[in-house]
Amino acid sequence: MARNDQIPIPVVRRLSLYLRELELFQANDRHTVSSKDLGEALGLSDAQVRKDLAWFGQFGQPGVGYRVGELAGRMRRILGTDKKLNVMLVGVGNVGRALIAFRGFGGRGFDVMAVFDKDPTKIGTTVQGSIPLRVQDPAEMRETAERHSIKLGILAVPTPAAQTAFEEMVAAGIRGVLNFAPVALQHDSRVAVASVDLAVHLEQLSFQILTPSA
Amino acid sequence: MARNDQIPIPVVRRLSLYLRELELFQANDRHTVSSKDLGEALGLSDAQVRKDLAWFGQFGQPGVGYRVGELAGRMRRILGTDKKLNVMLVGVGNVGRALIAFRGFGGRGFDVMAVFDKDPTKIGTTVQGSIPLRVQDPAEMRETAERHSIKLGILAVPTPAAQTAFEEMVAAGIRGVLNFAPVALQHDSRVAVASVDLAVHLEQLSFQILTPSA
DNA sequence: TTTTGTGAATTGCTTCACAGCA
DNA sequence: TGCTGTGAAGCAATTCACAAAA
Repeated sequence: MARNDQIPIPVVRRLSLYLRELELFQANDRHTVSSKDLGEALGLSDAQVRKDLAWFGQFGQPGVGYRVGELAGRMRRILGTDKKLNVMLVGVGNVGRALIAFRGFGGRGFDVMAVFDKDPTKIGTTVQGSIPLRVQDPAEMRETAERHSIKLGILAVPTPAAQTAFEEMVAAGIRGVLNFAPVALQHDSRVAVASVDLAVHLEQLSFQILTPSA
Repeated sequence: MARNDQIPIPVVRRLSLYLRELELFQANDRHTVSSKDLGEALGLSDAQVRKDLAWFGQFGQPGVGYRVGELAGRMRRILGTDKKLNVMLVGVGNVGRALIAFRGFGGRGFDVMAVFDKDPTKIGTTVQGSIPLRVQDPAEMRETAERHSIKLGILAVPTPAAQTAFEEMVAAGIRGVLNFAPVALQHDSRVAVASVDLAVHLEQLSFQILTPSA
């Protein structure tokens, strides 16, 4: 399968999941894994797993499977997480503080290196993540982003402030934003946006349990 | 379009987003909205919006558009959020506490009515949400779920405890689980599962900004 | 004129099925 | 034998394009 075609979005979504499973296999000292193993762990068919991986080259051995360590390394390189990636956080409310305290992504290549909030009573205070961070004025955003080569940001401000804060981030050079505000951010294709909306997820579940087969 | 066919998952995902936008239009005193308006707000084509809505009946007026209030009401009924839905939260760590403090979904029809944690030092303490809630022993889960007719749960325990806690929830009668642990929960089709994994989302963004066109 | 609702065309994704390698 | 990689087939979702309604 051609590496130069556009990679389908569903494939990219599953890529991260494959990596997560591979790290689990690795932790359990498994050295090889078949498309069937990976598929079962994630509720996918073996054919799907092979087709997905085929987008990025051929790294399986017929009769054996995939070498866990090698495949994980390749996936990290594809996703860009083989090197540490610095991240900024905008908005130090409940959600923001929980995200900093939650160390779940440090081990996966992401480091929160700067936090911003426009509330003057918060600026200058310290929040505890993997390292203590001073809450900065959004006016410093551009300079800080450049100094730490930050290209990714997490947006966790109240809904009415989201679009404006988002635009500040883009102006500061941020290229990808993970948005926690329940609003569709207006943006062009120079920025990637992913959104997490609690209510939306719960609504999906509500619909699914309401509907006979799903 | 037939109402009895299985509704595609992508359609269901967008349904929630339509509702969110409709509520915004409603707050701005707009009474009608066209498929073009809705599409622009969400980055979708007008044809897509119409096709999606067609799954649930015909409620637009040619030359005019859709009546905002009526459509929002219909969508809530479809999603099951026209009535308040009770939700339980399992795991009162950083993530769990942030989710309770975050009032973002109370206004959308969901109420956290019970919280559980297996840590004995937490059981019996009170956490502050829209109402104060006593942290309960997971042993009480089934009985509490029945008393409050809770069918939806949020899982926010540490990764190694996730699968077990999940199974407790299912045994207690929970039919839909929103999972915050970075692990694929093994489950059959009697339960609906949705997952939010910070690292996965950040990896998506990293990939997108690494790839020329996306 | 504006905008819906919808068949038809198209594009995209997944599953099938099997040749070929270890 | 066990498992990959991949064309071909099948299925699903999106876009097109236009008749009909307000």
